[in-house]
Amino acid sequence: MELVKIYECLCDATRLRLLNLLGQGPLCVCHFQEILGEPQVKISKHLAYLRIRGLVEVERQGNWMIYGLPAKPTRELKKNLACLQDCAKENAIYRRDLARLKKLDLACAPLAPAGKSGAKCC
Amino acid sequence: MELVKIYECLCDATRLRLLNLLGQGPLCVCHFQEILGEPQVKISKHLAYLRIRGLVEVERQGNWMIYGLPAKPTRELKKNLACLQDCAKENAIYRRDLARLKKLDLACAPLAPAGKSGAKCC
DNA sequence: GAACTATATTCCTAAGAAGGAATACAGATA
DNA sequence: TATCTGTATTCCTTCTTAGGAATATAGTTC
Repeated sequence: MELVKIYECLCDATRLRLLNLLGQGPLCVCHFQEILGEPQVKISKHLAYLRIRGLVEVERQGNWMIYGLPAKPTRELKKNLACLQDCAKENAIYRRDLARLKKLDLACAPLAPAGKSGAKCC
Repeated sequence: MELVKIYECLCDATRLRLLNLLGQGPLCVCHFQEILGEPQVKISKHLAYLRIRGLVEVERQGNWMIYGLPAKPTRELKKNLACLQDCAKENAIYRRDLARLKKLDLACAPLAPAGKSGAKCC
């Protein structure tokens, strides 16, 4: 994975928020919508952008698409994601996103391992 | 300095090469031209892009414009530049640039502290 | 002050990206 | 099969960017 390609993915505020959240584990699209407060198209398109470039991976689970960071990230990606998480700590927006994520985790059924189907997500 | 702005500066191959070289110390435009093998306009415009966004600082020295990394970078910038240098180590292009820089350093008069004027640069 | 050197800026064109509205699609449920 | 839910894609418009050619500018040297 080329370094420039990584930075191209990082140079949009929405994508940074998505990636920051993904640092905590896989999430479905409606979670992102809920936390960022952005329209579905926007979220979905940015996730597609990241997916095409290999910065996230997807897996379908019933109606939901679960996005996560790559299982085997390149060294460069790993380093840059770590750097991002680190920088995000000092920023109000990213911190607020993480706080919202925590709240959702309590309200929603855990999705990553379980999930099968049925339960409403958001 | 906003994180996104930093990444916007990093998402171009030429700018990455410039910043990687600047990790070694300040340089004038003709050095960049020589090392990257790119036309003057291109170099100059990318340096302007970086300057406007605060990723580099300039100082005139006679005919030459000496570009360097900010004397007081923000935390985020410092972290990301460190990450860049680190990643660049593993990449042939950036390594070749640094090698060329070393060669030039032998052939050129040192510019950073001395310099006054007179001597031809490149 | 004329010529020269190093660098910046302007003008233009082509390409890419972001955002929204509308629509398509896949799987689940009734 | 019809409908519903979650998500993706298409179409369109607007904005930003990169790159090159030509030109401008500031400082230097003769």
